[in-house]
Amino acid sequence: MERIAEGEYAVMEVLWDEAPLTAAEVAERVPAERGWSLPTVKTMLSRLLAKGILAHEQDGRRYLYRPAVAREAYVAAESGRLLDRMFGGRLTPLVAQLAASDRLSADDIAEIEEILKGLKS
Amino acid sequence: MERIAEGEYAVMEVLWDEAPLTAAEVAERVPAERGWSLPTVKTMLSRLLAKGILAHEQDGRRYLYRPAVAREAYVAAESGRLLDRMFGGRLTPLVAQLAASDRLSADDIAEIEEILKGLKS
DNA sequence: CCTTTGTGACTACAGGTGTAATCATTGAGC
DNA sequence: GCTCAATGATTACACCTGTAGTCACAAAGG
Repeated sequence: MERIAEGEYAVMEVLWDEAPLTAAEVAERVPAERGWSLPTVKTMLSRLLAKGILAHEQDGRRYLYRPAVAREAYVAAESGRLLDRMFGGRLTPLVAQLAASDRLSADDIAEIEEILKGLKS
Repeated sequence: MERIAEGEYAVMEVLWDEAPLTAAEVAERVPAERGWSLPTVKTMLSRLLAKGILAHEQDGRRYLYRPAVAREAYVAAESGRLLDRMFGGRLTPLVAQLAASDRLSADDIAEIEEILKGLKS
């Protein structure tokens, strides 16, 4: 699966949230902090189309865009890449790392234990 | 902290493993699969210096390079970035995601449970 | 002393990315 | 029917990255 660049990801977030949308609708929904013009959003859409991350269907003289890759699939691939690169593909050191950096609340710990319990059965 | 590009990361791995080293020594130790020439490695070193990820000290007419950023610090920052971007900063969904994609062995699960147990006390 | 060679500095260049302007077309309103 | 506005397509451009080549210099060996 092709990588999604940082900016492109913002566009995908919109479409994973709601689809199909026209280019203008996507532009409206992109977080305002980005400060993107409509042309910029259209460039993103074209590149995502070219990468096969998006699909489009004709709607009159416009396109409606929709994700061609599920969010879960992409996120899984991307997480796997990080894991491979930094932790030799193992989740344990990642958890250890994040645990050590205080990113885990008591609730998180309980929740993760629940997930793991579910896996064992 | 500045990002480290994919290729640059390979150089950092070498220096996190053993430092200080000369440019030539780094080049020798970079994984052969990369097929990098010495000039390529030198470019990486310069860029990492410019980014402040590496430091160098004069040694005769050469430099000795050493990390200016600890591996743990970088890995923590990078993991945090992925977490923020894809999981709203929460580890739980990441674990759930990886669990669902069969990346967890029984041993992994046991180990993570150990880590979590340690955190609670 | 002169030549070779190791070394850092500088330059190169294509492809990806962030950010957009411009152009051509066409449906819609007057 | 004609003009305008919306829309996709094309082009632009600077910066980062992967991958090197070239240059100048200085230490070392003969």
